[in-house]
Amino acid sequence: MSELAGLPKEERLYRMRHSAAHIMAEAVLKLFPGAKLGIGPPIDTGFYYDFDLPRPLTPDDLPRIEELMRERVASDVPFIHEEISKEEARRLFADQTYKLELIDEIEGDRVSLYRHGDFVDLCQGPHVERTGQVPPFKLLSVAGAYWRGDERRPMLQRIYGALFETQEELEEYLRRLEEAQRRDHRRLGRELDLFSFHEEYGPGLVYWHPKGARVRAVIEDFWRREHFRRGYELVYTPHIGRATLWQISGHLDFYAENMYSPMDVDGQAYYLKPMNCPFHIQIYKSRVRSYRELPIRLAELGTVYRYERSGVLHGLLRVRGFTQDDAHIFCRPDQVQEEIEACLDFMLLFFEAFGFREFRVYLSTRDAEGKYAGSLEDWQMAEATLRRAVEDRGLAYQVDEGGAVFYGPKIDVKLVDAIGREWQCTTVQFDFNLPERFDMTYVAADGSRQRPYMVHRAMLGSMERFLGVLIEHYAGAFPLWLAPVQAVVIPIADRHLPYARQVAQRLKEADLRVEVDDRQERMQAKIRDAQLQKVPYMLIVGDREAQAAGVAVRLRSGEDLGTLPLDEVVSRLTAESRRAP
RNA sequence: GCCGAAGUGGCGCAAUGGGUAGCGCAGGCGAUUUGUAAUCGCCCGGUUGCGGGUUCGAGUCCCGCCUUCGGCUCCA
Repeated sequence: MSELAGLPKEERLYRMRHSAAHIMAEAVLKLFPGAKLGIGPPIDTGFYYDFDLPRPLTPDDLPRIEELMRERVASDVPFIHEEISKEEARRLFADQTYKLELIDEIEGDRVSLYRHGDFVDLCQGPHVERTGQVPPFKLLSVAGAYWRGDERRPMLQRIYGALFETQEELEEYLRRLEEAQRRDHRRLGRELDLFSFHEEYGPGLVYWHPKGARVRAVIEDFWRREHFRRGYELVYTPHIGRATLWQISGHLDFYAENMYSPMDVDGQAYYLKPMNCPFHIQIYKSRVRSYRELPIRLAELGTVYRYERSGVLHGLLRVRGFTQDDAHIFCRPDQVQEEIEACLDFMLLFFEAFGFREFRVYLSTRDAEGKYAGSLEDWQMAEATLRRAVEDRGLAYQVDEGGAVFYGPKIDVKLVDAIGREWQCTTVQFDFNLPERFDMTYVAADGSRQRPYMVHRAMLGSMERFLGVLIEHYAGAFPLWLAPVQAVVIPIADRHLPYARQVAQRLKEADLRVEVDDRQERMQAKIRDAQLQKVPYMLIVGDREAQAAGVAVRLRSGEDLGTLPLDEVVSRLTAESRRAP
């Protein structure tokens, strides 16, 4: 009985993946004797290792590397742990420049090594006991990665591998990758006619088609209604503003690289807005504010433009022009806890409404090294406030030490997509900077001028990103309340067309989104197309239905409900399209 | 921005070692009037991302640029 079997699964996988990384490094060294090694850690689904190689790897190299790895696993040699002095280590890794750099950073004067066969790596471990304990794996891809994640350092070649304890789990994972491709919102966006990009006229700029716009409008209507219910006021602000505004806000100092070049208006420089905050502040400052009217919550579906580096654009999930579901809350210190908590509850309502179960909460705290606005007491208070709000809701969270922006700490919430990637959507941020910069005040009970607290928050993040994640989440099969076309009426022959239109009219009058498929096609073809369009309800009408004042109801799932009276169909769809509480 | 790969009609793909750019779907027209995932026929549609170069001849080779994809860094 090996020690390995007694460990928790997570720990076993950690060791297996880490060991596979070593075995891969050995194989690569065999194929490229001069290769320089970076680092090779385990990750959630397997492992990777970074290499500095004399030539770019091609996908054809992976099977050869895999082959060598399998031989090593079959040979079942032991992993041996050693500790040597740094001096010796420097000699051992004399031609491994990256390892030398790592050795220099290790504290103390001894370093840990792991050896298997003739291969030895600088490594803290732990590993499996023998190479034969490495379970099924598969090398997936080659990609570039900066040494130490620093874009000023050399670009290494990273090989990713998947590794699971059993062949079944590995295959399940590979299936999931395929499934993710099937759900890719870029593909579904085209197939379902939701949106498009026109790269020749500007990458990263979204064109919303009628169907995509319908889904978006449904979400926006829902969003507005819920905001009004929670004491937010809706505002609209300009898309451009004079340079002086961005100077005061600090954007020209801290955010210029994400802003587009200014345009000239009557000899003045105007910038396209990358954020809405300075505008909302102007609304706050448009008159003297009393402590009695706080909190003031100003919300806007605000369209912003940011320069994103070309390599980062990704469908709807990362674009250059997008609409944030933004709001700024200006409040007194004694109100801020309640406001933050309300934001979290609000967020949970949205996640519930859209069926998101999986998300991760991050609390980003002050970067003690860097510059920051506000006093240490302010920060401690703000961080405590955020922490308490998250904990009170029983949300599991991770602390991102030093992850805060210079103006304040924040809570970020990331939705997890179909292949486990995380997308930041919700954000709730304290701001100690802008109220100061814009000299915002309110008149307190004692007549003194006080500085309000400011909270930035977005619930969905941006309409673009949220829709992208949502499309993948539902694989394009939106629930009835969101579906761009909720029902399609399918006449069997031309003579049923008038009745089909009557049916559609009835549904329209009930505010349902319905279309009649009046093409000269066979019913089967119409059903197929409706299926591919993921329309929730197919209402088929022929002689029998016209006679009975009913419709034959087919669901997207393929289920046939038989012929139902039209009234019943209308009430059924109306009830179902009312969003779940 | 960086590393790698790729770019052929709206979409998905073909085009042996450079030798006249094809197919399916979609679209148009016509026939068919059909009972739960594709009716048949005909037709239209591309200066092969853009700009240079090599060659008698370039979708195929070379250079530059643009864009996309997979990552890295960054982010709503």
